[in-house]
Amino acid sequence: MLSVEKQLEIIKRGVVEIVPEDELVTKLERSIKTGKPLHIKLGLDPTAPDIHLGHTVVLHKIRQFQELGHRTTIILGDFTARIGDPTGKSETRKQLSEEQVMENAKTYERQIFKILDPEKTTITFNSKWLAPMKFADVIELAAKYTVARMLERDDFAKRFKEGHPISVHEFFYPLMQGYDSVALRADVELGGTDQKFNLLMGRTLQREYGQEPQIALMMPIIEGTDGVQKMSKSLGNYIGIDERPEEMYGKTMSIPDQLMVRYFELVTTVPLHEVREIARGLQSGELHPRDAKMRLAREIVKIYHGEEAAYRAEEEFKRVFQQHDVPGEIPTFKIPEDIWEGDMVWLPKLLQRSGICSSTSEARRLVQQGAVRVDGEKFQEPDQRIKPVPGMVIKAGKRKFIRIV
RNA sequence: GGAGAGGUUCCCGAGUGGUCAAAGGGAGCAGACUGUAAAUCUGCCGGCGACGCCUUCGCAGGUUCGAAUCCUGCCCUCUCCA
Repeated sequence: MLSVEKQLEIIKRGVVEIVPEDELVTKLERSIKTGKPLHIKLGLDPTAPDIHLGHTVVLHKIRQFQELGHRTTIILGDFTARIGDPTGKSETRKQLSEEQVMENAKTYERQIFKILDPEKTTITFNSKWLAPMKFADVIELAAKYTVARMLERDDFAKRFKEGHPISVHEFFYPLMQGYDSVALRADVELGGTDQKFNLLMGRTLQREYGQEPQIALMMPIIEGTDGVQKMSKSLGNYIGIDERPEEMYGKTMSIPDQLMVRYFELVTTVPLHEVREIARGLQSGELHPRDAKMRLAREIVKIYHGEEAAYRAEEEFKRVFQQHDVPGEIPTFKIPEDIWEGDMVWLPKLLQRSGICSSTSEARRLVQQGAVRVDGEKFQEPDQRIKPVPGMVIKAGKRKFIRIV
C-alpha cells in the first residue's frame, strides 16, 4: 500500500472538498497500519439508465480508490429513486417498476465497468435495508434530524424562501441516503458538490447510530458541451459513454477551450503530471488549443471504445470537418414509396421522413436557411423537388447526413 | 378550516374580449466567421404539400359574432391566519 502522502495526492486529484481532511488522513494511517482497506461508497440513482461523462467523474475517483487497494461499493438507489432527489424541479417522479430498475441496473453495470474494475466492485441495492424498515424505524430515523437543519439544505432553503412547494417526503431522501452509509459502515462517501448535504447527513446519522463518521469527498459537477450548464441529458449538452466513437470525438471537439484542462483532469486517465504539462503548454501558447483538444477527444474515446477506434474517429473528424468531405459512414435511407412523385421527391418531406428533421416545417426552415445540400449543391427553395438517385448524399446542418439507397 | 395570490408556448415571463401562434429574455437550431472552440453578427424558433388552414394559454363546461383574456365547477401551487 502506498504511503499516506502518495495516496492523498491521487485522491485529491480534481477534488473540490474533503470534509474533514484530517479525519481522512487518520483513516488512511490506520488503514495502512492494520492493512485493512477503507470502505468507499458511491450512490447512483437508477432512474437514468444512460451514463454520460458527467457521471464518470466520480467513477474515475472510485477507480483511483480501487487502484489504491481500497474496498468500493456502489449503491444503486432503487428505493431512494421512489422519491427522487429534490433538485428543485419539484416534479414527482414516477415510481419505477421492479423490471425497470433491474434493466437500468444491468445497463449501469455494463457501462460502469468500462471504468471500474469488476473484480473490485460490489454493487448493491438500498432497498435491501430500506424496504424492510418498519414505520417505527422510520420515525426513529426521522427523529435524528430537525426541520430547521433540514431547511439548511441549499435547495430546500431556496424553495422555502421563494415559496415553491416542498413535499414532506422529500425530507426523507437525505435521511435514506445517509442511512445507506450507516448500513454500509462507509468510511468515505463520494458525490458531486450538489450532494454535500446528503453526504454530511451520512456523517450525522453514523454518529447517531454509534459509528465513526464517514469522510465526505466532493467532486465537481462538470459543465456540458455548451461550457456553461452542468452536463445533463435533458439539456442535451452531454457526451454519452455509449455513443459512437465519431460522435464522442466530435462532441468533445465542440467544448469551449477553457474546459479542456478540467476535462483532462476529471474524465480521462491521463496522469496528473501530464495534465499539468498540457495546462502549461496552453497557457504559454506552445500548445495549440486544437491539438490539445484532439488529444482530449482521443483520450476520452479510448476509454470507451479503445485506442484504434479513437484514431479512426480522429481521421473521420479531420475528413469531415477539416476537409469538408462527407463522413465515411452515413446512415442510409430508402425512400418510401408513398412520397415519390414520378421520379421526383419533395425535399422537405424527404428530410422529415428520413428522420433528419422532426417536421416538414422544420425541414422547410432548414432549406430556406441554406443548411441543406444535396450532393454538395445547395437548395434554398422550400418547394424544391429533387430527383434522388442511389448513393446521393443529403446534408442538413453541420453534422446530419443521409445517403439515399 | 378561513382570507388572498397564482397556474401562458422547452424554461423564465408579458398579455385581462378581437389587430394573439401570443411581447421580451434564455435555451435551441441554421447561416457567416473559425480550430465543428469562445465571442460576435444575421435569420429561424407549434403543426400542416402552407400567402391559407388546423391545434395551443391548468382541466371541464358556459356567455359572446369572437375568449389566453368574462362566468361556473374542478384540480394544483403559494402566502397569511387558525
